[in-house]
Amino acid sequence: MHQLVPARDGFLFYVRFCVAAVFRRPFAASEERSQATMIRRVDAKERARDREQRILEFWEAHQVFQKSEEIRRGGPEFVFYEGPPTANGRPHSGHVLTRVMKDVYPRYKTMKGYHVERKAGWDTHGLPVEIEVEKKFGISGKKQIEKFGVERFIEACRESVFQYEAVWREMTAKLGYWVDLDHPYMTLSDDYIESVWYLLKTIYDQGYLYQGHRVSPYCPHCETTLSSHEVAQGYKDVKDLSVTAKFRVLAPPADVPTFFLAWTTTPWTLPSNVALAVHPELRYALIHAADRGERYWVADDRKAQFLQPGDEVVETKTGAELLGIAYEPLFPYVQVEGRKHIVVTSSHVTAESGTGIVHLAPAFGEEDYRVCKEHGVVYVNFVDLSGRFTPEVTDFAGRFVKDEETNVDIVKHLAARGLVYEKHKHEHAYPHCWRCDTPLIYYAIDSWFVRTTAVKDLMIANAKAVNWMPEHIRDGRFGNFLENMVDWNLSRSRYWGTPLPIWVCDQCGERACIGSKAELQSKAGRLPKELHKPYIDDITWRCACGGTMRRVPEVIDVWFDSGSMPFAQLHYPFENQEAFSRLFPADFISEAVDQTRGWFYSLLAISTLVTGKAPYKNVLVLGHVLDEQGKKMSKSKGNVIDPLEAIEMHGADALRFYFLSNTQPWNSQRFYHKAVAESKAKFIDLLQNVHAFYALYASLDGFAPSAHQLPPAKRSLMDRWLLARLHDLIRRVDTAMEAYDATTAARLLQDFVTDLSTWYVRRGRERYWASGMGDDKVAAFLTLYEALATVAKLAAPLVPFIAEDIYQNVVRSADPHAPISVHLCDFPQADPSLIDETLLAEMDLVIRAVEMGRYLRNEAKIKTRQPLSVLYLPKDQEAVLRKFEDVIQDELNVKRIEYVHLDAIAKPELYLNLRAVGQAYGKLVPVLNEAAKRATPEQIRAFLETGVVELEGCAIRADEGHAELRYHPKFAGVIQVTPRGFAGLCTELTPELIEEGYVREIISKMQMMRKEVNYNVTDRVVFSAQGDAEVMRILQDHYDEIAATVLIERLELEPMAGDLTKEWDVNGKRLTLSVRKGG
RNA sequence: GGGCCUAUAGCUCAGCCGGCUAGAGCGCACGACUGAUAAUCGUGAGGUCAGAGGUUCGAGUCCUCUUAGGCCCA
Repeated sequence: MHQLVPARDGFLFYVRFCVAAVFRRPFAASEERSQATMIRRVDAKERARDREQRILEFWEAHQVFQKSEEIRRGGPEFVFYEGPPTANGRPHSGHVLTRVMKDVYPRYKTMKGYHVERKAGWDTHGLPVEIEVEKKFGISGKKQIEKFGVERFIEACRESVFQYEAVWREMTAKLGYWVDLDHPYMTLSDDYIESVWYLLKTIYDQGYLYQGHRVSPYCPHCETTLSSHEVAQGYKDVKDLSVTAKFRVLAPPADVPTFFLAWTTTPWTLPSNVALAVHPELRYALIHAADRGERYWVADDRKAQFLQPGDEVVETKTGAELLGIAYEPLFPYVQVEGRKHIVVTSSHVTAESGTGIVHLAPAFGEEDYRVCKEHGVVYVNFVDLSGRFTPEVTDFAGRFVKDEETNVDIVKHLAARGLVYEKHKHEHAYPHCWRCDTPLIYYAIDSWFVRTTAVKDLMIANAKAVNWMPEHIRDGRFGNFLENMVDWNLSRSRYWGTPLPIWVCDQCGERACIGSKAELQSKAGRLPKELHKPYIDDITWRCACGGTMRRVPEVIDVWFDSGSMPFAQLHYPFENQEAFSRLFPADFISEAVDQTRGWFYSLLAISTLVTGKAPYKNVLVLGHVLDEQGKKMSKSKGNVIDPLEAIEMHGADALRFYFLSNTQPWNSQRFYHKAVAESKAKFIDLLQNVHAFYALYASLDGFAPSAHQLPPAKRSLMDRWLLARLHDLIRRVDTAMEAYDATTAARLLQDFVTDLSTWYVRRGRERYWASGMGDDKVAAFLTLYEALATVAKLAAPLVPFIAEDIYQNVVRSADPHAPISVHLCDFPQADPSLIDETLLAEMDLVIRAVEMGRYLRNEAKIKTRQPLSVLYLPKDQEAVLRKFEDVIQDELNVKRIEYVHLDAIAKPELYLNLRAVGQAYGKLVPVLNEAAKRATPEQIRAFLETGVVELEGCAIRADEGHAELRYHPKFAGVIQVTPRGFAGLCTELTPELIEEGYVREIISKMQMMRKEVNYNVTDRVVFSAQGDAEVMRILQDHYDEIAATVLIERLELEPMAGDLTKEWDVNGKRLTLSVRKGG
């Protein structure tokens, strides 16, 4: 570009020129304007971010996003659901990947004629929000929240939720993610909550909403349950007292005292023991302990731990055979009637630690709770919400269960009665509250559940019908999860969430589930200020029994909020019934793989419960974005890349293209600046370079594509090849995008742009600077125009900014009637008649011949600027190669090409690999080597055809690496032979060739000087030259040719003061050149 | 502890239904080109296809086990 700028006007002028061009030329072209505008020259070095900002302003000014939706109204619907992010944290790199994928397919479908609505959404409720607020006000735990004031707390949550919305908006916009952020759905709105209530009531009416217990990690100090994520933060290695307790069998087979042994690291759960669990298929051994005179049941696999010398195994049984055996309780506290203190079976028991027999206390373990429930064993809970024993535990009432002393005393109590087999301090990782450091306990609290297990089969069937990408999610991660489904624990004992709409009578226990505001109004006679706590909890009414209906205190799991979005984003069924029938189910959703048990599940569960159908048809599951070392990005490691910073540095197109082309999106992938920069250089910059090239010459010539008609049949082979390549590309990209495979589409585009730039344009450059406007030049311009215009459209969904830039400058400047944005265009359609497969294959042959030729020049160390006389190519490829003779000749700078048989130009020789032959035949090597040199043509042909030849009675084998054929040229030059062909290059230099080499050398030096001083390509100049007599003679003898190429007006032989003077080494001879502009 | 995924050149990735001597880009070294030029072209070095078994005429590819990493869940 720099040579375009007159040196004296300098860079600032150039910048002003560009800026003016940007704002006046293509974008000023309003819809009414019918005159074609001039194409704008492109600054290939423009910062990507500046270019993209320009495009963003253009989209904004012309409402392109809105129009892209409007113009497709009435077309087939492509339904996209936005999984709502939370705006109370900054977006990270993973969100970039998600947003790119969510953008690409809707853009593509829009261009294919589909109508796509893209409603943004915000996930606003949940514990993370509450924790942020707790931090802000320096409070912690439910007691302090109550003291702080629930109303004040809720208000603070509401404010905190949109804290980072502006950053999200900025990231979304700069990334080019088209989504309607002005009309988003928000889970905190009353409309949204009301829809969620409707769904809950629908579920309730089917009898699928029930109350039960749930065992959760629980902090007895904060009096709250913790999520698994919180638990994972607080593991610490601690030493706890562990005990192997003896449970006496009530009806021993002999009168020897017999016990089940069970090991626990939480002695405080033993007072609540109600059963023992064994694995039904495991073998258990009954050990007779000789010295104690007692017998113990333990898993057969564990018996070595318990056998003392002299002991013996008297019996073995399977776990199933032990089922139902009753034992004497360790403590007398469990008074409730029912099945208790018996052996039950469960497949979760293992023989990998302890005794292979597990003590069960249903309130303090999830498995314990489940197994007891399955076997109909009684439920007891002797620990209160503050972690202290209840009065039933008479010996330890009021004592904190996690105190070491309490546990020691419990063990002592047992030991005193002979019920301890063994005890020791056991070191293990135990979870602690990340807030207050209190050891957590697993603790059963009242919870509400959705009976998802009731529709398990339907959910599985629905999930199977979905197109999961990658496919293995369907039967793998997601399929397994559904197979092991448990009821959905819906309630949370928290504040900031959708209130569970269940009211219970404080007298008779009557229940009501409310499914709308109208229903609440009719029951209670009034509505709260809003549907959140604490306001909603003020709404009560009189029960038929005379008691008061009060709402249960819980809010619901935020996953139910987001899973409700197909309904609640439309405030269905209270509004938009028509829209809902149009926008359900989704054709396409995409989120990261961690949403398998999150959003993918909650959407499916709610939709299946309410409609019986799957809520989505195609799900693209994304992998995680990792740092350069393949580690998870986290603030503490300091390896986080801020997406906005990355966009600032490389531009959104580069980021988008990196994520699209790097790997299939479900693989986890690394993300770092260098990788993005590379992606930018290999595709975005290359494409922009081609654009700049076209713009430069099209503007110089005032080329107007619409003014010319030239059917492909009348264009050069090179043009027809590019068009074949282009239409083949259209077909492949379309197929890939249709299959949600943007990765393949991106790679195909990249390969095409590489070919376009490094072969078609590079090979055809001089066609564009030919004088006049002959047919060949028109063909070159038209073909490049069509390629750029088509690539812009094909690439528009992937890299929307540069695609728009090219479209505006190349297409819109030429055709004022074209749609105002590339994103309003139809996706290109391949013309099969242009896809000439033969031509594509032939060009491969040509490129291979050229590559061999370049290799030979390299081998011979003769620079390309030195013309050579002859290139030999295979006779059997003559028909093809002859068609491209000018291309090959020009690329390799040879005077002519001869098509010959290999025999005619080369002599094959058998060349022994002495090392291999030595290993095989030892000291015969010298003899064999002589024989090889004397090998007859028959012997050589035998080796060539069969891979083996006999020399002096020894088999010389190609597959053993004994020998290879080497070809010696029969002419003065070099040769390369490959299985697919050969090339020979005559390196003999005649005086004429040498002289011509000098001419090219001189021209090259002069062009370099023109460029160095930034002359315009069309400026005429004056050169002065002095130096070696031979060079000077050649310069003068070929003056006309040189002057025409370098645009020399006059040659001075005396030294001259010019803009630049340089001393050159021209093939070893001295030449001093000065240059100045002509007049 | 369970489930799922991944493992191919120094790095990032292709490699179809099992079938030529396992490829590309980047990086590195060397050379070329020079009217797109902070661009471009070529050559070279660099591989125990994570490891071990198995199926097969033939395995990077299919099966089993092991190892390492990632994710989800306990």
